[in-house]
Amino acid sequence: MPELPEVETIARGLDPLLAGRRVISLTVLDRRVFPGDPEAFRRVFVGRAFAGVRRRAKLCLADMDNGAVIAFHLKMTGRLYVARPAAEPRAHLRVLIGLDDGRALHFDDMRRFGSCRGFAPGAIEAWDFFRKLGPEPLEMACGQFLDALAGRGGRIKALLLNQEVLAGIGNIYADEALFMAGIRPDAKADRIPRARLEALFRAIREVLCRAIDAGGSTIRDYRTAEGVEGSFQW
DNA sequence: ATGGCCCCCTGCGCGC
DNA sequence: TGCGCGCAGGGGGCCA
Repeated sequence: MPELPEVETIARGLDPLLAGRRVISLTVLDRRVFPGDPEAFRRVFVGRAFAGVRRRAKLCLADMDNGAVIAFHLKMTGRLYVARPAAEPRAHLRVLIGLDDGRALHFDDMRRFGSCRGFAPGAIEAWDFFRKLGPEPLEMACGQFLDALAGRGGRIKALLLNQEVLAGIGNIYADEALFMAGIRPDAKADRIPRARLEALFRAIREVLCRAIDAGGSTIRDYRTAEGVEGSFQW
């Protein structure tokens, strides 16, 4: 159930592993999780080096040195990790990206809810879903948050889950933040006192930041525990 | 703008 | 005990 903090953790973990690495192959084992034409994407992707990995909303985005982007949405059961050369693929491996150091980026998704999309340089801006994403909760001011909810008569939880209002919050963190702020999930946004909404804003930040911190430590523990230098999974 | 419904898919739990 | 059916579960798309 990766939401903002989990995807942030994944992106931070993958970034140092992928940055500078060159892609030597793209293997789509299941076309259903790769909307679009793999061959067309291969032409702008294979042979390029990763510039870095970042998060936007619940998307994990890998930027290439030519501006191409590959976007992963993990949904419920998706996993994204760098596998060692000899590692046995998991049962539900869907996309495999071969790297120039012999390792590979694996996108694994048991239920195929997740997806993986490739974009030619500049093309991601034309992706409707991407373009419509609202502001990042951790990068906005409280006033902006209040503005986003102003005049909204819908249920507060539905609005928090709406990625066009706020980007990256899912079921778990919406519930947690609302509970912390003492707001019922079905309360109409425009009937919630301003002070309560300010408390909600603080709760969202706290819940997300705490989860990101926890994720980071989990990864460090995992790495040391496994002793697998350079491998990563959340 | 809002809410309701459906779908994505598969492991698991329940009932017989 | 074994089998098969039905549903959970996050998130997004579509429709009214």
